[in-house]
Amino acid sequence: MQRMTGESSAARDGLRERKKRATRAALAEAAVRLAAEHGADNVTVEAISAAAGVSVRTFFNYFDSRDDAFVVIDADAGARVRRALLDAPAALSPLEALREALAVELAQAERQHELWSLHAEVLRASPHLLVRSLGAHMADEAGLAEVIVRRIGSGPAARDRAPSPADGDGAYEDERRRALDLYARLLAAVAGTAVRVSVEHWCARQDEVAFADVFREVFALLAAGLPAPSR
Amino acid sequence: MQRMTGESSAARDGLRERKKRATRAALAEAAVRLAAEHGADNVTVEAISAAAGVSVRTFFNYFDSRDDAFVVIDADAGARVRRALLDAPAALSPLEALREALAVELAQAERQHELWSLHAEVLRASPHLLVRSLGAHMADEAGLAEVIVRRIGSGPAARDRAPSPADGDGAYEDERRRALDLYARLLAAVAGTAVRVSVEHWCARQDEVAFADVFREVFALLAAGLPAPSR
DNA sequence: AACGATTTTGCACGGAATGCATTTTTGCAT
DNA sequence: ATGCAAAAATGCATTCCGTGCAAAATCGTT
Repeated sequence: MQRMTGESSAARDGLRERKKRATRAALAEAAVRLAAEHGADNVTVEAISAAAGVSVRTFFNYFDSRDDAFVVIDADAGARVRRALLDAPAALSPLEALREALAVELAQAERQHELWSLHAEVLRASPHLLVRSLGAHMADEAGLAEVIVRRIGSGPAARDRAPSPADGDGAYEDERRRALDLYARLLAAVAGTAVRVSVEHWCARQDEVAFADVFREVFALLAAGLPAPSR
Repeated sequence: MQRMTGESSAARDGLRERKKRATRAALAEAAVRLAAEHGADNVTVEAISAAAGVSVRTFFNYFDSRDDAFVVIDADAGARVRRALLDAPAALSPLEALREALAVELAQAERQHELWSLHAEVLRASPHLLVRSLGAHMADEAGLAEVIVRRIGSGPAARDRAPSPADGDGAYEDERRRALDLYARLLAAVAGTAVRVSVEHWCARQDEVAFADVFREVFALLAAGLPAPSR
């Protein structure tokens, strides 16, 4: 029942999925371009839909709100980060693994320099969209946290403890899982915040410093426990 | 031209300011109560305004959007945190000072237990509002970051360096200020994230643990540099 | 009491967002 | 290739959000 073509990923998901992705991308790109030109507030859903060649109603089949079109550039970036996190070397700490995964993704985003800078420009022009952007990343937080739990949970120390189903003290086990859940949530959320702050700072002082440097500086501060800057 | 009454804060700002605060609080409270009862999506601005006894148009004089009424419980909590941060003992690190300031504010919020839990309930029921809530805190971020800069900038080491206006190397000075700006932004943003994650985790596992404990656990993780949980 | 400043309100209007029925497109099996 | 079922796109109607503007009400001051 499988098509026997050798095409790897282009035709894996049928024409249907591809067209959906294309339409979504077209809508997002049209939204960003129009916003960069006329200001985000002066761009109607009708204009975006027209530029993308679909009806207004179809726009709302792809995005829950008008602002989401400005925010979600790459719909499956989150999935790639989760994958990278799972595939990361076990030697890396969770924070390091997440840093590397995000660095790769951000570098790739920066490579499409035109859309990336247009997007940054739009977000800087209208801060309420930056809020939304953060919200979009937050949707990933739950999935990201779960992946973090899995990465740590299936770690190297699974053999340290007897796998007894009825453990001596189940309360300890519960407490450990609770702490792990909190840690994962926090790490996922802080990582998203780190990305946002990096972008904001880099936008504010553009040309003054490379984005990648800001990004690594931020993660260094986090790994050091946010110590007061030296004098 | 100053009223000479000794009343401290009740009548300092005339009846006008007081009524504004009262109206704002009434709108916010009505919004939360209605949302807790009927679900946030089924609460119209008209209903909120009617419950608060003002016109619909007046609602929009106080809030930029309908969702903001669910989100901004206490309008000047940010100002209090900033004040507390400036008044904190110099011995505390920025992270510690911020932790204490937030802890005080959150404890006070938790004291009005009814509204606090209603609010938590509403946020849990409709995640898109939680996004907004985060956004509301983000508005404080800029002001908070500035206060952090001021706190550190006017720190104990101002005498370590010659106050020469034409310093030997202005580039170092610029770099130091840039790093300080990044640090302050990051700290402000991470603190907001920490509060949010604490609330989320506490909502998810209610009755299982006290909020204050979660809050301090989160800040301990941050201060430790987000180390991988022990096994 | 009267005046200036601020706030509230009503009205009108454009746009956002959703539900529903209809039409078109796609995937698959025959 | 052809028909069929699932999925997507579309048009339409409707409700609600959010804003600008001008008139009315309220407050502080003299």
